Amino acid sequence: MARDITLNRTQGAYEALRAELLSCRILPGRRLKIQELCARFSVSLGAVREALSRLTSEGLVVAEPQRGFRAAPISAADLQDLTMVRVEIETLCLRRAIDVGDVNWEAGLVAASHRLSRTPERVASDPARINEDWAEAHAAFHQALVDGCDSPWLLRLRGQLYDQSERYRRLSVPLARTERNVQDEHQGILEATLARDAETAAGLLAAHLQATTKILLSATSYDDMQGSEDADD
Amino acid sequence: MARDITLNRTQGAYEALRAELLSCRILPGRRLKIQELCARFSVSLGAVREALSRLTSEGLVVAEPQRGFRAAPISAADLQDLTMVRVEIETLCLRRAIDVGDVNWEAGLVAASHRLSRTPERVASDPARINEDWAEAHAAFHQALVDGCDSPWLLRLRGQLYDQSERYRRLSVPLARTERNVQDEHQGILEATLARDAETAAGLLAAHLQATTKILLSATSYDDMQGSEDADD
DNA sequence: CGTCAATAAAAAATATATTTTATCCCTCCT
DNA sequence: AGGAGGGATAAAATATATTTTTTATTGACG
Repeated sequence: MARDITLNRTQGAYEALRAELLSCRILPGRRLKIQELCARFSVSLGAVREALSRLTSEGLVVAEPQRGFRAAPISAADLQDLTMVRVEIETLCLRRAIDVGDVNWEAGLVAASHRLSRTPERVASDPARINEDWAEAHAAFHQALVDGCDSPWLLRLRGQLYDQSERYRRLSVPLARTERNVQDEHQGILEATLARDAETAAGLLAAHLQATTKILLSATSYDDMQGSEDADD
Repeated sequence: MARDITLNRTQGAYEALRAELLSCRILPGRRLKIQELCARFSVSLGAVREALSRLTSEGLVVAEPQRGFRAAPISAADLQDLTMVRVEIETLCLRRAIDVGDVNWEAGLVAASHRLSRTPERVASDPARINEDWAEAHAAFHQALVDGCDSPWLLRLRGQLYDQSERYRRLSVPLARTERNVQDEHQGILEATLARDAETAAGLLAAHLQATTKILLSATSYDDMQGSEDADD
């Protein structure tokens, strides 16, 4: 299994580009020159174009006809809107998971929670940057939380919104001094969920998402990176 | 304005293909041979591939690595799930529109309602098929209903879900004898909305969507078109 | 007579070449 | 001197050619 990471070039380019976008290694608003990307990933025009098209539909890239592509811009207003919708969708997923989730779901959840609690948020060598492993464990935990939900559509929408919010998190976390204990919040959500207390769990999850957004909003000004043409790596 | 319908070939191919998919002129589950599509729209491989990629992200097309693309399959289970999620999202949009919508929104809504009421659902010459103008007016009415909503993300999700449900409607409407008066249901939603009665409006909208789904489910068996390789036009 | 393998054909994936479009800069006219 | 128009350059959009992969068909062997 996992015989080959990249089944084909296009998929590889898509995933690589997507990862760079989500981790904000490519900054929001930045122009995406196709040939530059071809060189970076050593694939052909077609592959990059295809990847770009898919990412456009996902809202991670915006296309301007005859003008090329750019990384989707971000803004405080968008983050607020995004969070509001996320709260609605994520709590819907969670309530449903609590309603119909089985033991396998619970098992996966406690496993993801454990892994997250044992993964350091920042790595000692570079405290300014978020730890890539932590980001992954964090995503896995929130995914595990709703995995019991039996609605493919709900989960699909949740995924889209989570990915979008990931960009804001990556961009701002290095700046935001986290006084709160995120660990405790996750723990609280976990316990209420395992206790099948939908009201409490949904409330805690909503508060968790809103708290994160509030911190991100106060920590960062999104005006200075709106349409930056320059600022290469 | 509207100087040129197709700004570029790719966009043209995308829109044409999308329209065929939504109207079920291309049946769900059907394999999408790239060269066939190139010929039909008289564009190049790249353009079709790009269009296909975008549609994949939208959930209208599924991609099988090294095996090509096919129109996204449909099923009774998917329709039920889709409807459940739609009810949640559409009512959220509507409540918000009722909350913050201004006079322009109201004006657009009554205009769309009027247009819908004056457009025949089926055209006399071909009663078996749905009238294309009606489908458009119907989409416009439901869009106008939520246009007052100030959340771009909510509206975006709503759009995705509406398009998905459109496929089921198109496929089944020719079969389903509509005894109920859809007109009245639309009228009821309109009146409650203009009266800013969010509870009633949301309830009527939910009932409207669920009623439609119920009819579609009872009228059609989705088993016979799951993965049909054959059955050309 | 059935099954496995090999080969051929078809279609997808990829790369490259060509055309079109936009932007920037320079010149010319007001 | 400032603005408008035209030409050059760079990048995106499109078309075509090539390679790789998959599937179907045929033949041989068990």
